[in-house]
Amino acid sequence: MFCKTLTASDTSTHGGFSVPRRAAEDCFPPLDYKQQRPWQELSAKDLHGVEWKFRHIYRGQPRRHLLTTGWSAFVNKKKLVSGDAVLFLRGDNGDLKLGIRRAAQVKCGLPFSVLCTQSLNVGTVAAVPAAISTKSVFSIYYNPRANSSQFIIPFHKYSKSLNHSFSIGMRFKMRFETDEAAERRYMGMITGVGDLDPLRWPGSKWRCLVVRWDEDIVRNRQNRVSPWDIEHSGSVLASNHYLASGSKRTRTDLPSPNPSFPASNQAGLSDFGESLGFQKVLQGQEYMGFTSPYTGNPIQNHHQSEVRKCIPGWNDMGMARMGSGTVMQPGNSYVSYKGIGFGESVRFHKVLQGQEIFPKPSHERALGDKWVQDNGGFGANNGVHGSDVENGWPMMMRGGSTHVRQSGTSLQASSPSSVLRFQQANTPVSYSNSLYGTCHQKEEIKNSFGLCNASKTLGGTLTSSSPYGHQDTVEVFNSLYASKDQNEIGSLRPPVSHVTQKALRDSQGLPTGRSVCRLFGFSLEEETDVVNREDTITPITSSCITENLNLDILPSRVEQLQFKPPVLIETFGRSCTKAGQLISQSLMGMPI
Amino acid sequence: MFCKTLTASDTSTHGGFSVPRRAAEDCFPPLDYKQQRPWQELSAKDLHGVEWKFRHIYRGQPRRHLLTTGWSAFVNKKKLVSGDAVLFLRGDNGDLKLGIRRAAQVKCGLPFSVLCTQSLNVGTVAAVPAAISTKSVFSIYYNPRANSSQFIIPFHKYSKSLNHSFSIGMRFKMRFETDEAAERRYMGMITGVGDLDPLRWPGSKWRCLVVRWDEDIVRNRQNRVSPWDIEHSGSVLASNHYLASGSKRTRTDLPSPNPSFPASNQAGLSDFGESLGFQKVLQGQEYMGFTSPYTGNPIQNHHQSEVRKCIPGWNDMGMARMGSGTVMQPGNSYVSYKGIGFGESVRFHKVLQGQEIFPKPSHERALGDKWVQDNGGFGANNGVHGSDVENGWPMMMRGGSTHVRQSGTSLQASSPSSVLRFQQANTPVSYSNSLYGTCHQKEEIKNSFGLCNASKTLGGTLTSSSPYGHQDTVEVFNSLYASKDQNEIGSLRPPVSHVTQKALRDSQGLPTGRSVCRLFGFSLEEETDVVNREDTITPITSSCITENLNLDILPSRVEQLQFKPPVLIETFGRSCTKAGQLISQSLMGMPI
DNA sequence: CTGTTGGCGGGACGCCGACAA
DNA sequence: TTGTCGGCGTCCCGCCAACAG
Repeated sequence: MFCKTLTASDTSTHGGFSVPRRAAEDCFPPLDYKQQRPWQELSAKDLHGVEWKFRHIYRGQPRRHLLTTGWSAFVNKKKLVSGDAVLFLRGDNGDLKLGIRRAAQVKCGLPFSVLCTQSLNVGTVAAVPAAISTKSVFSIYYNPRANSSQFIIPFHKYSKSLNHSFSIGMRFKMRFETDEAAERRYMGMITGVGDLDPLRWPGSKWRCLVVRWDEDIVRNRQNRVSPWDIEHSGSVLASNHYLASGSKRTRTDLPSPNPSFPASNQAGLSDFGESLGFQKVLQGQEYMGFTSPYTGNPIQNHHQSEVRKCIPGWNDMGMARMGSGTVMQPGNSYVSYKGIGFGESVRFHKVLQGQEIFPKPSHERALGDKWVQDNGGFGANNGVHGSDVENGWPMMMRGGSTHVRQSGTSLQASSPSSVLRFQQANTPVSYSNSLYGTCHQKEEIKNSFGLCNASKTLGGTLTSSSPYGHQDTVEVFNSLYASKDQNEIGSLRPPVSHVTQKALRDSQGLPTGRSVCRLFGFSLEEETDVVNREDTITPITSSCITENLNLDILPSRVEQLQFKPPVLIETFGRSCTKAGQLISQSLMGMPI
Repeated sequence: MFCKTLTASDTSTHGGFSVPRRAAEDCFPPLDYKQQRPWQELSAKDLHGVEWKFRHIYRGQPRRHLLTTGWSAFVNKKKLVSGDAVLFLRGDNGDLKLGIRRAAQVKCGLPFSVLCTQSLNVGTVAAVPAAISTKSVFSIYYNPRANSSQFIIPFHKYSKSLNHSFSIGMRFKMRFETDEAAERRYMGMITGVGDLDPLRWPGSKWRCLVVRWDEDIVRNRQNRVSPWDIEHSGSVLASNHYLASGSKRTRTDLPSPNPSFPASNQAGLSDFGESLGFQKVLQGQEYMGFTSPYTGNPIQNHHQSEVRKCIPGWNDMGMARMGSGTVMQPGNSYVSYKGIGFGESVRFHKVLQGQEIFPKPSHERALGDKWVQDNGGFGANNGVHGSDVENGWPMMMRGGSTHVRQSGTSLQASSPSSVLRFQQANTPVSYSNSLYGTCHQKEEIKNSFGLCNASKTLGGTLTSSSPYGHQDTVEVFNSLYASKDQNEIGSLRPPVSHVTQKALRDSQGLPTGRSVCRLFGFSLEEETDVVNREDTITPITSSCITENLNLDILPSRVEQLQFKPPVLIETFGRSCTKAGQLISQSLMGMPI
């Protein structure tokens, strides 16, 4: 396999793709160099299974490998720009796979390398297992990013939105870019307020506002927006129904990223970024199907098994069961790291989404599953309800609509909520403004990361022991590449963890008993010569960050929590190694 | 103004647009014919306000008017094909407006003219006022169409979907076309079942299924589908949670339309099709904002006033107040017409949508408005609720989710429901398979069209007197052009009614007291020389089809109703006249 | 070894009048 | 009067080697 960051020439309309010599020789079928200008047709499939054909020619003076015909079509279709990267990967059976990775649109035009080369205080890493063992809080740095994910919301945007009420009839503005025009403000009116999916995420403010756009040109756009995405319109309608918030928001727009910056990946080959599993995670509310125990294809099965193995156990960890209304205070052992390296933790994003539905905790599962059997489905969400106050909507915001209290029922929710609490950073950094909080479901993500040990998991219930106790090293990668192209929603940086060959072998074929948190749930079975010997690699387990499955948090508490400036929560990563390539390759080789 | 159906040459990449001589002379600014090849730059705005520039040149031997530069860009952007039509319209102030109309994708490739030229039994028209006066049912033919609206669902599809249960985890297939591929089947899994918007349309099956697509390529597609859009997957998962329906549906796919057929509009100029107001209606569930009494622009204001004037009154019409559970039986005076002409009734579609929210009926408004004032909004939907059975969802289909009963509250809904009952046709026609029922909210639309008289409406409460009593003629147009281009969602055929100049004048400036149902709520004030004298035109009022605002229908009754094969409900129309042009022009001239 | 550049061939676009319906 | 066609100019895409870092 090889990965190359695209140059201006590679992406210009003027020519083709210059293939590094070694890459072509290693990865492409050999050419007949006796010919004057040897060439062949290459065919490679991307993660979607779409096949791309290229003319591979060896020519020029001096001779070099080029992809010509077919290349520009690929660039155009994928909307690649210089700084993006492509990865070619040849499977054992000789067929070629193809992936792309979008360039990071680094915040404020700061070169990514600048961020990465900041000093890493490795010593503080030790505080993480300490924090875990003492069930206290530790912090994770989250790399600043410009391309905001739909599911990661700048904290200041969110907290500002808390100060305003939104009512039907209210006019608003929102900035975005359409196919036809560059980014500008569009206006509209709020025509409804209510949960996007009250069944699965009751009380979520995520796209809770139903709107109508003034202009036809954006009518086919999503007609639901989130409160933090909009600004109040300056023109307040003369209406006695207007729920005035008093203050006219003047949105402080984030500085626009510098798109021309090629975020070259200094760290090596882990910059390959497409992962089906990962995107599933990121898609979160829109695409997640973890609600269901049914699976339709191998990938889903893997997901399912992964979730089942990893998640329920977390409930048995003491730190994950916080009492009703109890908010964990920051421990004295939290640490801050400055990240280097890339990648992103699948679990981390699961936490940040905060809205996905996991299987019911173990003590409720028997009943739940039986209910499902008896009733023909829908077990995953039965019993989801909340009081008027609980679900985070002030009464007046909900009208007489969705969240009617089910009277006479005790307060209990089987839909776990994840709340991450951002702590005040004691290590001020210059780019703290670029931090992102998260604002889903319960509008916060509250503390409580843990780590599930890939090799010490027992029978579907994880112990709370730290992987560090086994001399493993944990890597949590955190860089996210948002996709520029909706069709390329999968072009996201996968978590890159180093897994020994042994661990890989161990991770296979163990549906029960000693199970593992497999990376994305895929068995990492493809091993190549790239990985020479396992003892040359820092052994590490595939890591899962646990999430607090506290079911008893009162959502109403969200409004009561004092919002402090978010801490820079940062994971630390390693520079890319050969093992990183292994993971990437395994991901490429997975069944689609 | 002029309208021209595009020829193959007009839309080919080879050249420009040939402007009919008369059209250019009438509509475009004059050229300096003394020059060898006179030309000018034309600028026209479409309904979105987007400006299009064209080079207008007079050349060739013999001389002719052409649009060259800029034309192909327009064709490409609008995705026009031969058979589509463009309309140029010059306002009084001289500025040019521009509209397009998509060609009808006529069902089974049948030329539209064939459908249109079928004999029209004008005599049966008389039965309509008779039916109205006796408060009995009459029928409306609905023109067959291939491009199914999202909001008009083939009856057989809907009724089939009733025979199947849908549960979380169920696998399904669905046919559609993506940007990248022609129509084919995509597979997915149902991951949730619940109302799309429980606040405004509780119990609606419209897009009630939350799904996850197997393929990434369609992941960014709408993740909610309606039961009638999907087929069960052949591969039933081995799962004890599966709510087996037993039968494996084999969907009878509709014959594909013949896209090459240029549906030339024999009927003249009423084929202009873009109307903001109309599209608002058609957008229905997705874009309607009638919920709110607040308005943000003149158009919305017009809409609002129209609704307020027309709708509440209908509640006072005897036929509109059906008792709980009472279903009107077909009267003996229902009629069938075969339609000619084009256009579509705004009200008709409002009825078919069945899901929009109107202001509360008059007897509830005082309370409602006060509630709004006291509570800061959301008045339009307060009190919306229903029992578990009532809202149309079997208990098992809803899990413990949205529609929790508000215990101790009497059964009452301020969200009016519209139910249209299709009757058995006694006039079989060859293309009856192409009929469309409707499947929104209460899954039926039950009887009860009425007509509000544009000139005889009093004080916000319509009388039930028929306009025919005043020697007016009613036209209900019914042809719908679905848009091929999402950005052109507005490219829909507007209702075309003939309105006398007098009626137009009467319709203006009467906010209270003697009010009217204005066409779309727009005052049709633009009068041109095209309309010569009112007595040369068949006088007609702008017609509104009333809809049954029965508030007490038990939604559960939907399932109990026996479904009969739908009748061909057809409106009759007139071939296009100058008056039709007037309407079109008025629509073009309206503020955007 | 490979990124960039100029050369250049080919094809698509689109402006033109000829021609014919 | 106007729909279609062949002619042809222009532009851009993309294949090529030269050249330079």
